[in-house]
Amino acid sequence: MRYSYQREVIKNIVCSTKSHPNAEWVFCEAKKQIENISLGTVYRNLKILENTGKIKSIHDDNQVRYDGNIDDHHHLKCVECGALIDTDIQSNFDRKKIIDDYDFEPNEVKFFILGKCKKHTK
Amino acid sequence: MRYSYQREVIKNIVCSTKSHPNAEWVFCEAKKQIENISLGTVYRNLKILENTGKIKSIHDDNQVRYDGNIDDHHHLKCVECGALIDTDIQSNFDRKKIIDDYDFEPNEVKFFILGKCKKHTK
DNA sequence: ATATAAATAGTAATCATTACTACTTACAAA
DNA sequence: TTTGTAAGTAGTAATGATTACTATTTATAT
Repeated sequence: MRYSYQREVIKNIVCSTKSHPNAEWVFCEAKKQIENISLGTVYRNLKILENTGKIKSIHDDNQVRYDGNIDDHHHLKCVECGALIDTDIQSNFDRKKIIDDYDFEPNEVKFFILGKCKKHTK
Repeated sequence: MRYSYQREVIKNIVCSTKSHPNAEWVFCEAKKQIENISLGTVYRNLKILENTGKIKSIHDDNQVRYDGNIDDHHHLKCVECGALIDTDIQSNFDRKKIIDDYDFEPNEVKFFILGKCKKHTK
């Protein structure tokens, strides 16, 4: 893969925040560094970075958000403000039961907990 | 809420399948019973049925799918064919840990397991 | 029966994302 | 160090899912 300054900037933006931003936000941040960067470039490079394992994507309702934390982890989502919070909680399920009962080969778990973050608990 | 034949038909379609259909599929089925039903009517009523607890929605990638099974349950998703399969697996997490460590009030878990269904395991 | 507010059909608009195209640039080889 | 070229980009158009709008229809209370 050829070097691209735009891709470098985009990667650094995603990896420098814990806010799990969407493409639009990354685009706005990137414009601060590259005034005429294109939204299409942001979308394309986010996908490339995801496919090469540099970042992860999270499907949140009907938007895609990106995460610079590529370690296995799950999220808490605040239903009030939409914030996603990284956690180290484990998702353990009975692998054998799934194979036996459902004839299904499990591979990966997507898991998040909805609730209210500290800003919104009363 | 006023009675609507369209809403009744839409509800019966969603509650008569385990395929977790999207709005487009429900629309096609509904047209078999009401030739000139409008896609907007389908979207509006799916949302109403969800808000009144008659059906549930599942955000799958960038599409919304609906589920007539309103009992608490989780899904297996086949990465090959996109099939969603209902399960009775439990999602147990350490509620106290989440409150203590993250100052977060958990309310609901969304959880699904990606893998391959029996049609696609070799 | 009639009034009326809610629901509908049909169509236009929106929003996130992807596709297209002419121009630019990284970088390999001369 | 130039130069050829394929990969990458900016800018814009297109797509697909969903929502909004509006004139017409319909459920239902009086």
